[in-house]
Formats: sequence, structure tokens, C-alpha cells
Amino acid sequence: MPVSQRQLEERQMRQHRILTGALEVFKSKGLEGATMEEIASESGFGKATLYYYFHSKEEVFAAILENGWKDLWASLEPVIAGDESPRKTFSNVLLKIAENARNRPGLFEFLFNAPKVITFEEQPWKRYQNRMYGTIQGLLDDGIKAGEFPNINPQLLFKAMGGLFMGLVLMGDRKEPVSEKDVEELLNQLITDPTQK
Amino acid sequence: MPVSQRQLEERQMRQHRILTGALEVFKSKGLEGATMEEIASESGFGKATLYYYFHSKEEVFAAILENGWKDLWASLEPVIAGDESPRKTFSNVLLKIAENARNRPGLFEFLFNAPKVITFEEQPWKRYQNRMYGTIQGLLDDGIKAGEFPNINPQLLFKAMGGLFMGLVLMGDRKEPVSEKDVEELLNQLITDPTQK
DNA sequence: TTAATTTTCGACTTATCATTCGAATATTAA
DNA sequence: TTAATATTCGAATGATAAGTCGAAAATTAA
Repeated sequence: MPVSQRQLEERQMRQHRILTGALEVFKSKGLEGATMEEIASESGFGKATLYYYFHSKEEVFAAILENGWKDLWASLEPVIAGDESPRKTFSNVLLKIAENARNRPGLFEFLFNAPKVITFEEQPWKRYQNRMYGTIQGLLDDGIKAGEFPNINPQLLFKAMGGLFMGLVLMGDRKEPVSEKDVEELLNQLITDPTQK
Repeated sequence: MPVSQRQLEERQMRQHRILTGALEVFKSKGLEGATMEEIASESGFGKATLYYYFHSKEEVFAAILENGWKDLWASLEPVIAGDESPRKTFSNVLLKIAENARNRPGLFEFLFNAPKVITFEEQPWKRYQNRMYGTIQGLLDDGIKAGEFPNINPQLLFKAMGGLFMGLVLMGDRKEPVSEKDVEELLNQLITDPTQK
């Protein structure tokens, strides 16, 4: 077992390096299409070394999702903790997510698309994902009750908003990432605030 | 080579049967995860027989997309040909797409999600997809010019609408498919028509 | 220095498919 | 009936890639 703090950190560095290389390969080849051989050379290790750091290909895949969702949620927590109005908080959450997407577009796309490919049982990152979706749904519920959004079925609004935002961030020719302006324009022009008028 | 019309039709029936079985397997296992063995047994043929009707697994996969997009586009054409206002036509197009989704939810989800997995070069179904997206973008452009939509960057509106609609149809627990009412509610309540007021 | 301990890695093993073969069986046409 | 032609299929074939092994090289600690 490792002793020094530095050793621990270096080990994590290497794991991180592997994960970064793996993300590249997974993005272009998918879960099944990606080979450990390729992930290894992409991240600068020998194949067998990967198995020193991870038990299996699935574990590598899962680790990317786990870290990604965890970080995303962590960045959201302070925003949610702030005590603004539901609509304002909702807007801030979207902005924060967009910021994440801007910083690591590759990872972000992966976080939202990769889960579609997976079959296998319970994944720890699901907890973060559910927490996030739950929070957003709650904001919309409250916002509708408070009259800050059009009076639509909250479930429906959630789906619409979710899709809309994903579309904004992920769809089409990804020329330039979504900007703060985009998000605010959308909320203000598209989803009219009944209280403002 | 086959002679009679009936022979031709039976052959198509069999291809169709294979494609239906394949869709099931692809949906649950993905492109790489699906095996020809499983597709064969799912559709009630021996493995080798699949190769009598298709050259490869990729061809089976591509055929599903090809047929699916072709049919979708065909169902859209009359709607587009009608000479209603851009906003009305746009609404009708969404409704028609939703109808397709309602009738064959499995296929529909596949049409929009599967392409993310594919790497290989030019696919014929891309033509239909592009035609559809192009048309929708055109409707939005015209609609904005005509003042029927909020005055937003058309590209942005397209992405938003696309995502929104996909979210509506594909996202979350697919309890009940999107209804006509949903779509109209969305357009009318969410995306305010500046001319109506 | 030197004996652990940690890290690295290419070669091997093994399982899993995609695809092909060659031989049936069924259908059609003469 | 008989000779084509069309259809079916399970058993080989071959390639690919996940995961294992055992030996080295690096690093640490004494």
C-alpha cells in the first residue's frame, strides 16, 4: 500500500490521465467500440497498466460518469443553497450547467449521452443525476405555484426545459458554446414571466 | 433472381421481419452489443439466413435508419406542402412527428439516438434527416420574419425547439406518449405569438 | 547498499462474435 | 417428373479484444 501523500496524489494523477484518454476514445468509438489497447496508448500507458488502476473497462467507463456527475452536482450546490426566487435560482442553475459545458464540452456531452448506452444495474452516479433532476423539478414546481412561469403542467415544463436546454448545449454544429446571454435571452423572451408586465 | 410479384413481396416481408427483430436487439444492446445470433433468433431465422438478406450487421443497422427516416419524411411532405402560415405549418409538422412517435415509439427513439453511435461515413438516411431539419429551420426563419415568433436568433430558436421537442417526446419516464394537446399547449403558452394579443 | 514495494508492460490465453461454407430443403417452371 | 432456382441453416473459420501472467524496471526505506 502507498505511504506518502505524494504517492497517493501521483496515483490519482495517473488515474485521471487514464480517464481523460478514455473519454476521448469512448466519445469517438462508444463503450463497446473502444478497446483497452487504444485507451492505453491514448493515455500513454501499456495495456496491462490500465488493469493496475482499474479492474475492467466498465469500471473505467463508470469512473468517468461518477466523477463527472459528482463535480457537476458539487458546482450546483452553492447556487441552489442561495435563497433567490425559484425562477431566478432556476436561471442560475442553467447558467452554472452551461458554464460546466463550456469548460469541458467533451465531458459534458458524454455525461448526458453515455447513459443511454449502458445496460448494467445500479450506477452510483445515478444518485447525483437524480438529485439534480429532482431539484430542478422542484424549482419549476415552486416557480409555477409562485406564478413566475406560465401555468403549465410542471412535468411537461420540466421535460420541455430539459430538452430545450440540452438542445441548446448539445445539438447541431457545435460552433460556439452556449453563452450566458443565450440562456437569459431564452428564459426571458421565450418563457414569459407573467409577473413582469 | 425472383420472378413473381408475390416472391418479391414475400422477400420484403422477411427483410422487414428481420429488421423488426433487429430493432429490438439494437435497442437493448446497442450496435456493438447486439449479435447476429440474437437478431436471428429474435426474428425467427437461422443466423446464416440473415446474410442471405443483408450483407452485414452494419447493413441491417443502416436499413432500419434508412427506412425509418424515409417514412418519417414521407409523412411530413404533405403537411409541408400545405400552404398555411409558417407558425401553423411548424405546429403541424411537430404534431405529425409526435404522431409518428406515438405509433412506433421504439423506432422513433432509435432514429434520434442511434446516429450518435455511428462512426462510419456517409449514410443515405442523412439526406432525409437534413431535409427535415432544413425545412424546420426554414419555417422558423420565415415565422420570425413574419413576426409569428418572438424575435430570437433563428438558429437559437431552432436548437431550442428541437431540444424542447425531443425532450418532450424522448425524455424521462415514458409513461404516456406526447399528445396533441401537449404540443399545442407548448406552442401557445410557452412560445408566445406576438401577433395574437 | 540492498531488500522491499510499487509501477510498468508485452506476450499469452480465452471467449466471443462476424462472416463464410457447403450441404440440405423447398419452391418454381418446363 | 425433373431440372433449375431460391431459401434455409448449423458447423467451421478467423479476427478481435478483454483480461491475466510473470518478469522487469523504478522507486522507496532501512
